[in-house]
Amino acid sequence: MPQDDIPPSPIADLCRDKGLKLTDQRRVIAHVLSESDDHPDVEELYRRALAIDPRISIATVYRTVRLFEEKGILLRRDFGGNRARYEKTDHGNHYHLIDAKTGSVIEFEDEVLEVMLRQIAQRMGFDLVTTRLELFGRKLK
Amino acid sequence: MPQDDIPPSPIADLCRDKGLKLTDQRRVIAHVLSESDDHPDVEELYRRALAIDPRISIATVYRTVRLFEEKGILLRRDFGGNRARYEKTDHGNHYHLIDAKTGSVIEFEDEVLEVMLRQIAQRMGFDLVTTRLELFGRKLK
DNA sequence: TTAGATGCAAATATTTTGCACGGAA
DNA sequence: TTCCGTGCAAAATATTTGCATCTAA
Repeated sequence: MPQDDIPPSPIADLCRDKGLKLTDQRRVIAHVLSESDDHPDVEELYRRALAIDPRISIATVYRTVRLFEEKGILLRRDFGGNRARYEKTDHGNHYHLIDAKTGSVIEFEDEVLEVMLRQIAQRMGFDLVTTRLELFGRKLK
Repeated sequence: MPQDDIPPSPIADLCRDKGLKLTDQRRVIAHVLSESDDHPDVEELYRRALAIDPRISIATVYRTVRLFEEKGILLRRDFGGNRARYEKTDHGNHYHLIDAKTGSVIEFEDEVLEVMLRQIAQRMGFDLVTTRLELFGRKLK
């Protein structure tokens, strides 16, 4: 019983581009991810996916995020908690500033920084693929 | 039966400074950490500690790294594997370049970068406490 | 003496996997 | 039709915890 009220999503398009088989489950997960601008963990993704279509198991969510990460569709993040959290790659190149007190996450971009990081990698003989940058700070009064 | 051939170590000193009770186990773990310039996970720390003194359990290693992390003696790292890895805080401010193919980790420092990061945090109203930066790159031919 | 640390094993938490079945291409 | 994906439950991994005992201060 296919779920046909799942709208097309940018991430589902990416799946097609990469030659992945588009099952209903992947369509749902892709949709959920496309709608998410935060950093959900697998449990949370599972919850959001279930709300759309109950015919999905957590094993599939685990398999799918792993697949998507390999394909470069998702980035795995570690914000200090114990579980992995994910975000879209197409979300743009950005970094995180984390309030050391509250744990709240602020995203930011910085082109100058980006260029500098690329140069640093270059200088060490590497072509920069991905960056993971988290600044932990205390709020100024 | 205390183990008295464990030499004093910088990290053991830190423990004393922070008012932590210095048990034989902590002394051994502190020593192991002081000697380590890599990024061992708990399993590896346990192995190294066991080689020095067999009277230690993995539960204690878990408890100790958690305590040391809270006290700012250790930093927890995530290099993409499934387990947490640790390094000394007093190791100096540095960043990581990870070979996307082999997973090998290269450490580097960069004062200009450091200043820039501090400014970025400042600009967003934060006083920079800690930075976590990992560059994933592909080796240039 | 006493609050806190440890070992052990059991409990949790997180993630992966074997297998039979189902569905996309 | 033919792989490949999925659900389920069991297994594997990783980490935490209850409790009796021990020990640094």
